[in-house]
Amino acid sequence: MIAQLNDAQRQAVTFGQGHLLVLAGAGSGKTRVLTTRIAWLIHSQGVSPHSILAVTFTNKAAREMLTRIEAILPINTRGMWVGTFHGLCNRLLRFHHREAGLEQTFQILDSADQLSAIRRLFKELNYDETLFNPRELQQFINSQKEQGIRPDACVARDQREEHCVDFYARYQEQCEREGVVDFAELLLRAYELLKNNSVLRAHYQERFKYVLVDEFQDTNPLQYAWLTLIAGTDSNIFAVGDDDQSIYAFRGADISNMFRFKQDYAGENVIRLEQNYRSSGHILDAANQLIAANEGRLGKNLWTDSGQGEPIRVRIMDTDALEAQWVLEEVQALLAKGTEPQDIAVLYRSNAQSRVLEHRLFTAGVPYRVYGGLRFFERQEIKHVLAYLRLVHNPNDDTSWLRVVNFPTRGIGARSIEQLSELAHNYQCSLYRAVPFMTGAAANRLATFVQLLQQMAHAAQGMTLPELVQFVTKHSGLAEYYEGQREGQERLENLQELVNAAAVFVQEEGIADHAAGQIPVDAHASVADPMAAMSPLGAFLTHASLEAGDTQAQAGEQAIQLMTVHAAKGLEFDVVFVTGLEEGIFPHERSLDAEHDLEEERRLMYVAMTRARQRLYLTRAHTRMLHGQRRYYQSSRFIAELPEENLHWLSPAPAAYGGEAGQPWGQHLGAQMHRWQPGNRRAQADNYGGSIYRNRAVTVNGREFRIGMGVRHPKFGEGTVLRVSGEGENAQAEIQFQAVGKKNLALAIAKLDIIS
DNA sequence: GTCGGCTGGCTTTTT
DNA sequence: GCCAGCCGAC
Repeated sequence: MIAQLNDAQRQAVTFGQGHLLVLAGAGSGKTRVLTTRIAWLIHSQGVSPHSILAVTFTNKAAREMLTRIEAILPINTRGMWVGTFHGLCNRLLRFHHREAGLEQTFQILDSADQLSAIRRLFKELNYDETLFNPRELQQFINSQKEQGIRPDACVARDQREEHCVDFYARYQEQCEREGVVDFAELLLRAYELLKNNSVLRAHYQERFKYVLVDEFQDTNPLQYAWLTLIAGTDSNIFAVGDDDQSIYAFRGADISNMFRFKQDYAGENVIRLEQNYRSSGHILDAANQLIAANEGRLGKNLWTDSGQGEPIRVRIMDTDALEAQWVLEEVQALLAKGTEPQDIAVLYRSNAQSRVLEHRLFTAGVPYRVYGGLRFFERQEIKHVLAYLRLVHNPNDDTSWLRVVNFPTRGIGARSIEQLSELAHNYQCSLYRAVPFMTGAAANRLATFVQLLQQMAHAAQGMTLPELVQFVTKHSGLAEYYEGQREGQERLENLQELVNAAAVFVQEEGIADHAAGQIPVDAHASVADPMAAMSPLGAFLTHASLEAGDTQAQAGEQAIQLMTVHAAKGLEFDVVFVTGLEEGIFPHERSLDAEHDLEEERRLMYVAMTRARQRLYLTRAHTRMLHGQRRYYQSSRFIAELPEENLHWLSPAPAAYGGEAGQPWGQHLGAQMHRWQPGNRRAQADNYGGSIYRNRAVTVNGREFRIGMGVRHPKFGEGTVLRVSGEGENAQAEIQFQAVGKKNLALAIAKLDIIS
């Protein structure tokens, strides 16, 4: 089992008692170490699967872990708790719903559900739309919850935040009233459950002697607290992560958890997995050099014994369209030489960049697949059916009620809903329960809708889950509605797919025979699995909320892979193109102002580069269409940060760094400027003077120097302003010169010409 | 209640 | 350039 591991891997796998931090570099066999350790604990140390808790971030990672453990050890993994933070918290809360103050049937709101719940409350409370918007409030609420802060513990720094806190409190009341739980709430509730209930806490701390965490760098403060709580004082925490691949700070992930864990738990117990089994030497050397520019890393250097391989190919084109064209040609050449399309990935910083690429690939007839976008359970038609199913499960679910009460239309308009809401408000009840208080014509229509729901609920008692889904699809009128739509065919297919998904679900859960709406009779005997104590329908709805469906390729699909760098994390390809390497695109313009944001962008670049096994391409364009405007961009600093010896310049006349000095882009710029005037000049002025580089300029002798500006020095040649500081006589700038690298210059003295 | 036109806004998104 | 959300017209 451990014979094929390298020394560091073996050390990690066979680490004894205590806490351990494993710094697992990209491609260093992280998953293998995790799964082998679990197998080793059970097989060689006689540890019971029962005392193992393994946490991941994605369902996919959790599944993969289980599959791989089962491949090593022919044991039943049932007793183990392996899952996502959210999945495991859900399990805890279903088990102990009473202690957690929840109905056992509580529903989970995904992000979209949460937003619509917030919108609804927002309208009801008549919030000032010029001061707040629902999205901001959603962010506020989630970020509070991710820090473990309840409304009463919030500290508002100003009046505006006071309103946010107030809204948070009202939102929470609404959730309680409706028996729904959002993603962050799953974690916070589970955390509070353990924190406030010493008996339960003792039970789980006693049980889980081995706690293993994957992608530790992505944990948020609440997850950290949850882990420490469930581990208690006697358990062994095995945390695997890579601070250099932390790219989810914007979602609350806190990289400092790694430092904290080292301080609080691991101490000197840190193992680095630095041998890389994925990429060639040139790629790793360049990636190492790049990431070294970040400060406060835990420190790590990837190496390989499989040779230098090919240098990184760098190509600069005039426009984004030509960049796409060139990628296409390169892809075609690779395909002609026998590379499989699915082994080629084209990466970009933001989704908007995919359009041009898609256009070229599509026109040329090269099969491609774009990742991202809506997933199966997030599709409109699917959410509609799920809303009916949720109402069958719990008719007091107002979010679902509002979603489908008039879809397909059945003459229940905004006026009627308003009336109903008012009644519900007055009687402090759900919309469903408010129906009998209605009068007039709308009352009849609403009563008919209630009858429909009751008919469905009745059906649920006598049908299996797939049958029920089919029944609801038909009797809700959704099937007929989409049949009548011009673009409805695909949606109809998805509805059928939902029936299939239900069938697969009951198969896998071993509940095929139960009626969808009934709680199994032997439910209470089932201590191992709280989900088994739910009706098949309830379990399916939970499944639909926690697992939005795969965005990953089906195996065997023959297509070029297009995705954002974020989406590429954890994947690898023989050939990788990283496109759009421009200052303002990658690094993104919104990240230029703060050093910690820039460092995250650099980590993102690091992730992008380390996806490549054999060949890595970096491309950039001088100008790009963005937000409907043609804009001019400087080269990404990340290209400049790579060692020249690992690069192979494919653009005309490469020179020292930029590859552009020989055929200066100064001339290019002139040409482009000429071609796109005046719109282009205006766009540029907006770029540098406007929102992007705000507060990033100094004025010296009446001339303004801004970050991102192109300048020319009589001796050093052309360069780009990276940083500015000081005032007047003391003003300084750090400038990246193409020929001689970075220089700090006093702006009052240096003879600089501004060229762009 | 539905459709069409207008305006504004715009990174990334495991659960 | 594209999409979502809103508003006004039918």
